[in-house]
Amino acid sequence: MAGTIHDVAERAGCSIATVSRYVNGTAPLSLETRERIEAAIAAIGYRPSEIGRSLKRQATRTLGIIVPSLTNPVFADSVTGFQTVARASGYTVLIATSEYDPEVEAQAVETFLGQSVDGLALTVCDAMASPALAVVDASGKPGVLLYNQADHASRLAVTVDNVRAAREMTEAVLAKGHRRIAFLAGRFAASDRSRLRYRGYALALVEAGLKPPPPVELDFLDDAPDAAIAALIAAENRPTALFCSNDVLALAIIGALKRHGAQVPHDMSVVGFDGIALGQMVEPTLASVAQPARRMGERACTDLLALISGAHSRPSEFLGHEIRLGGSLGPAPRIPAPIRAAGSNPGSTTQQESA
Amino acid sequence: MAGTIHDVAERAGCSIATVSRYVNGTAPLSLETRERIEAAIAAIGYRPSEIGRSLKRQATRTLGIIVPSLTNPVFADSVTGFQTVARASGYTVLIATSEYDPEVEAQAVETFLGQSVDGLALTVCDAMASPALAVVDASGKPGVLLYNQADHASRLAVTVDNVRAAREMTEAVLAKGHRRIAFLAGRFAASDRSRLRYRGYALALVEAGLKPPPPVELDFLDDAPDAAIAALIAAENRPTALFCSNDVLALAIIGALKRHGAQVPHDMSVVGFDGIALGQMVEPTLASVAQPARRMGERACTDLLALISGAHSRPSEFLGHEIRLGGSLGPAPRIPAPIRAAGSNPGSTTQQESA
DNA sequence: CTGAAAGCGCTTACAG
DNA sequence: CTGAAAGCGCTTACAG
Repeated sequence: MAGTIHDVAERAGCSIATVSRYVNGTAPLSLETRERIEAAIAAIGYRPSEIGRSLKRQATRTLGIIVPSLTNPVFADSVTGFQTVARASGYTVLIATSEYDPEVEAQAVETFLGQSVDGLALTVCDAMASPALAVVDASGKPGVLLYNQADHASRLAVTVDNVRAAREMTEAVLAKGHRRIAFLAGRFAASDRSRLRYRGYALALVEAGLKPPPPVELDFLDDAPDAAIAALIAAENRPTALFCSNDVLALAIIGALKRHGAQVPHDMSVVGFDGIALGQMVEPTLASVAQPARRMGERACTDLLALISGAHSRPSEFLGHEIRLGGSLGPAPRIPAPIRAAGSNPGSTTQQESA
Repeated sequence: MAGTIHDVAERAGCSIATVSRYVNGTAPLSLETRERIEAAIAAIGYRPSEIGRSLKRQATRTLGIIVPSLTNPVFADSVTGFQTVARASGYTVLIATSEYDPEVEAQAVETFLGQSVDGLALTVCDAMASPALAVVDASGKPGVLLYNQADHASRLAVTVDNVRAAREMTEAVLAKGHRRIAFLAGRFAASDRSRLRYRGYALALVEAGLKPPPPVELDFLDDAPDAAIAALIAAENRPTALFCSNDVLALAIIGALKRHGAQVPHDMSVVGFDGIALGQMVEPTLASVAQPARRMGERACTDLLALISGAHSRPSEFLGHEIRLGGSLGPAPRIPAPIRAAGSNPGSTTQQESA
């Protein structure tokens, strides 16, 4: 179908250069030629080939973005924001997910570079030791970090201050009277954000004269949350509050707690990080450190586009976060009440048959 | 950096044809040339340009996928599945979201066609009247539908049987003794799936000798769920069960119900459609019609790839769904208990300050 | 085993 | 206002 610029030129009785000028509005044309070209284009159903254009222009108007997963709304939202800005600027975006694997990240960068993207945005596992980032740097293509904090001064990074945010949230939890606060993380090793958040959490505890326990790592597979919760509840000096390194984890943990007969926040408080929309839909609402995910994606794209246009890379500033208190964070129980075993909780009807 | 095939050839002291053959392993080469080319490639950091390749080959090894939004996990998951298969087959994928706007859908198709994708997968608002689909067809490029049911016999569509699935779920609700069941939909007009599901719901009601009320449409903006819930609860003959056209809506509705002091499923049952993972994390777990989202994306890609390789388009069959009962669906209350006004619900601590 | 040459679809000086 | 020609980075007959 389609047809090329040659077909249009032939049909319109002019040169391909003239057709090109018509399509791009790059030079004044006589009314007559204009009309003939217009008719030819309509008849043929001509659509300029971006790949022909790209080859000549040495620019593809294409951007690549790599995130750990699309399943976590915090990344899906940022991708959406990124895409919105890209589209508005006439750019197409290539998306890849790494599933939290640094090798896959690097591979995705290779692929994107092969496709000659004009720039890349990436959320990597660990910005300080990222093969993907090394490939980007070696290529000389503009790149911005999203959610990761910069690995060096001249790197553009769109992120909140994870340490500070986690510290503030921990202070909010402490302010509710909690003294035994555990930190739970999924894939701790695979996320520099988790580690930074743990640091902020630990700082707040130390400042309050408490000794921060090591993070509880969850595998995020199968019934990991349930197993972890069972252990936590059984513990002698069980925590009264849980700081989860992200909201999806927090939601899973709350579900597990309820299944084990613990009431949130009465028996145990839970706070998360990210501020995903679903956290506001559930009851109790999820206390969380809200990041402006969508706006972060938009910002990453704006910054990347600026870089592509040759802007100088100013040192990046942290974006603002918001400590969002919610129903899942309650006052610390004076004396931890015994938690009735799972099943004996009258409020929860757990019918899980399937037809 | 990069450098082109010419740079490699020059450095290796051979022709670009030989370099090409080396890179593609497309002809036997003498050990010596092989080594020289290898060294040259390493020295230069050469990476073949897909755009040069594509132009010559008249194929880009690129696929486009268009979904309404990445924010709904059901779409994010299908995109992930699609991507997995594409990647494994050496294809790169372009993603666009339509935000449920048919014009945007068509625009996205135009863009992808301009990028010369080898095929497209799309979830459109309404397959029966889709400008996007018309553009795909006119282009002659292979295309498959995802979540939409086929608009005609020879269209490849990866979807469950929405009517049947919704009917079965409604029967399950009826089996719990419910007689007043309302159907809630977000963007009813913008989703043929919602309409098909409503049809299945209506069929089941009629079969049970009940008169199906018209669907309740929600705008999905601001506090639409809360307003709708307030109206539903206030209604004289208020429903005892709500069939929500998708899980995200169902979760939002459950949250709204709780805020209004209604207990799920004690006062009102809620069922959804999609079977998103989060529905299983919350308590009570969400009763839903589970679709294999990720596998559907994988299947769409497999089918599309087959089409691209010239396979004949066999008539598509429905994928299997699963009626997943869950805590949110309980027996119908004998006598609807009065629902206490919001705030008087002792169990829910709703502290929504923000720092 | 290797090379010269054509051509994929475009844009853009250079001329006129 | 318009055209002929070069060239963007590749692959692939055609020769040898």
